[in-house]
Amino acid sequence: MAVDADVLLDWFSTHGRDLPWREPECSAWGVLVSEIMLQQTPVARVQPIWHEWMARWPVPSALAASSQGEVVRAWGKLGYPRRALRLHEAAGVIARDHGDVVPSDVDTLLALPGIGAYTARAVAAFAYGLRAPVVDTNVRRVVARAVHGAGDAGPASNTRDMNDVEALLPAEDAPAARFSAAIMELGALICTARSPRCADCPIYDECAWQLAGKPEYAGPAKPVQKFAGTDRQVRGLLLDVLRGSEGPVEKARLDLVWHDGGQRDRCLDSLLVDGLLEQTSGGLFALPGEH
DNA sequence: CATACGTGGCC
DNA sequence: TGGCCAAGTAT
Repeated sequence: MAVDADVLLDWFSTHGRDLPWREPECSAWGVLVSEIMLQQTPVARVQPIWHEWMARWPVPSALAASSQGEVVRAWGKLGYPRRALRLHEAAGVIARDHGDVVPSDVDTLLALPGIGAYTARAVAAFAYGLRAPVVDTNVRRVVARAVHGAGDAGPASNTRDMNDVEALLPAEDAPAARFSAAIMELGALICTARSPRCADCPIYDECAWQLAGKPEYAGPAKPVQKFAGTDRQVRGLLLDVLRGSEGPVEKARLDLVWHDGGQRDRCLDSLLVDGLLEQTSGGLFALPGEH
């Protein structure tokens, strides 16, 4: 067996981080909020915002009662602000249709906006202690190395990846849920993308990659995400003006953030389409609901 | 299946 | 300096 569950669980007990959303008293809502915030955003940047949200919006109905604009503003610079809008919408559904209780059933979770294959199972496992294959980028990398002996994970394949993890999971709910947290943590702390710390790895002796002599990753190169000069950058600049402003602003104010007028207007339009901005009757621009 | 979608830190 | 990377989802 390429990943000994008992060994991994022991390692997690002594080396796992004490993250606030892992505290036993953390609510399922707290777990859900953390999972959404952690999508593509590092733990260090999520922590302070997560604490603010838990204090301000301790239950889904509290978040749902706030305006979209307040939520986008409180999202700050975590990035991908559509996540904030989707979480706000999900909170409304949970409050209205699920008695203000975050669902534990994977299919019910999948039906909520912003919750996909990873997050649905992460909530089932981490908030409710259920057995579900939780596959994120960390887990995919650990499996690629420890199980398949490859230098890194190739392109994601949801079905195949979940089957791989399913095969490693302990049979019972509680150990399986803890295993899921542990294997993610191993990928985050030890089996990292760059410079893996194999000397500190609890499953080094059974790791297929190590046993194969740590061959270089041979798969297709991952597409590099450009940022400078892209619409993503311009959208970010535009939205940041509104986050830093008390109320609606004139278009002239937004025109200052980017030189290319065509791109600027295209991005402004896409933000309106996404519902991240709204135009007032007076032609000003505002965060949704803040006018 | 590929691509769009923020932001910032690290080597 | 600039590419790479960070608990993905929706289309």
